[in-house]
Amino acid sequence: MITASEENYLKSVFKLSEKDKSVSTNDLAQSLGTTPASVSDMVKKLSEKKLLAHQPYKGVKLTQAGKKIALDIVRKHRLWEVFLTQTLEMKWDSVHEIAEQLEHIQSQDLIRKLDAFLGYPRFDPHGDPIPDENGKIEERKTILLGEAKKGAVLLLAGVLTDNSDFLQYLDQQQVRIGSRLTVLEILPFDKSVSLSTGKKQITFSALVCQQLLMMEEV
Amino acid sequence: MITASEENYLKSVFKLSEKDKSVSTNDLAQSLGTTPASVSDMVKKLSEKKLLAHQPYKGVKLTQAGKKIALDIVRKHRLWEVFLTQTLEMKWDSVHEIAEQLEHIQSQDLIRKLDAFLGYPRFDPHGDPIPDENGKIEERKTILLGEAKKGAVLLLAGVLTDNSDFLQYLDQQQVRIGSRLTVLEILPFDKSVSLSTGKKQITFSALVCQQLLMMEEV
DNA sequence: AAAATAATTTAGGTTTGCCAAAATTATGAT
DNA sequence: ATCATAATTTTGGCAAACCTAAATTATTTT
Ligand SMILES: [Mn+2]
Ligand SMILES: [Mn+2]
Ligand SMILES: [Mn+2]
Ligand SMILES: [Mn+2]
Repeated sequence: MITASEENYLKSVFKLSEKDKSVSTNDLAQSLGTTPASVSDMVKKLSEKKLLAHQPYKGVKLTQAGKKIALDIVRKHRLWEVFLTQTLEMKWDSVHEIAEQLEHIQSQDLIRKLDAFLGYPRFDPHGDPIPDENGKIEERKTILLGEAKKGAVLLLAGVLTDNSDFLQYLDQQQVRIGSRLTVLEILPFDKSVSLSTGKKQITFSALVCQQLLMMEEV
Repeated sequence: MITASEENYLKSVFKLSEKDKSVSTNDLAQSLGTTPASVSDMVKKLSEKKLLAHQPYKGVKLTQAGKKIALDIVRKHRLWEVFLTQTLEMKWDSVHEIAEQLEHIQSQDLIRKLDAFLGYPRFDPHGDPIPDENGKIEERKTILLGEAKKGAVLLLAGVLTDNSDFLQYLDQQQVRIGSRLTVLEILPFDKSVSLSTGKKQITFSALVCQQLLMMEEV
């Protein structure tokens, strides 16, 4: 038996994992909104369960078993987000919080049927890929808008944060997943970028550009 | 803040409440699959929160505030059951367990949108009425099949248990909510009832008949 | 009206997940 | 190499929700 809290820890380790590096106690505490002491407690438990590999004072990595569970939670989270936006027509800035609850509902059958009902979507409303039942994730070649060159024509493939204010702002600018953006100018002073959406012209700060994943037109 | 466990206690009190009678500690323990000692603990807490009115050694009743919460949980449970059967096409014998989890998801907006998406259903897949947002429940005149007279022609309006085996059995007999049943014979020996479904003839034991809510054709 | 039985509450204890403060280990600066 | 700082772990403790066993109160039987 695995608890909702344990699932959240595994999911956070997964999200903070880069390449083969281990995840630090402090980063985990930050990501989970808890304290380093609590993380040490839970890390001990999850290591005993062989879901995390822990090197004291050096951080943790997911084991195979731990990664499997993490991917399953991510899958459920993203499928529910698709359901909330597509089926119930909720806004993309309000679904994350609810999906944080729904991702812990336990029923294989339910998720399989939900997946089928939604038509086996491969990306969630924020452009994040949805792992399949075996934990396989579709890879795409993407760059940050902040790395694009002048004149580039790119599609918005994803956003790197679920922050509600940020998503509402994009909505307001009529920028959403799939939007075609043309880089008109990159200001040397602050690296802010002026763009054409086809309909109008907008400027994004460098900070915003670091959150936008872009891809080539297919 | 109210926990899932507290919600379950309030729901159980609601379900066990008859007329103006109070609900006993033992009955609650039975219904919740826990011990009388645990019930006493929780009853104390919920009384302090003014959600239950407790007379020591005499049982509990819901306060107005407690009833409001209980009805809200029941509403969510039944709406999710409709979603699972109608939208995801799950069987009516498998949705109860999952709805027990989904009923604790916290989001007014979600439930309102789910209700709208489902077309404001008034009954769940087992024929139980769905309270509206104000906790109002639609009343119907129903009788148990066990109380019907020979020759009566009645529609199945609901079932009194979510027991999976029982529901599967009804499915097998092609008896579901809305089925028209004609009482052919009531055996004096064991009060079992033979019926016509229109297509075929079946016999239900007295125990089964005590679980079937019937109503007059509209 | 006692005594026996049943229902309920209380006492004492466990597990899970959390925290603040103290102790330990690692890392960066001198 | 030593010292200072930062990161991590350990210690001791708390609250929620549960349990068993013991004590208390209510109800039924004699
Ligand atoms: Mn999300
Ligand atoms: Mn997402
Ligand atoms: Mn149910
Ligand atoms: Mn039901």
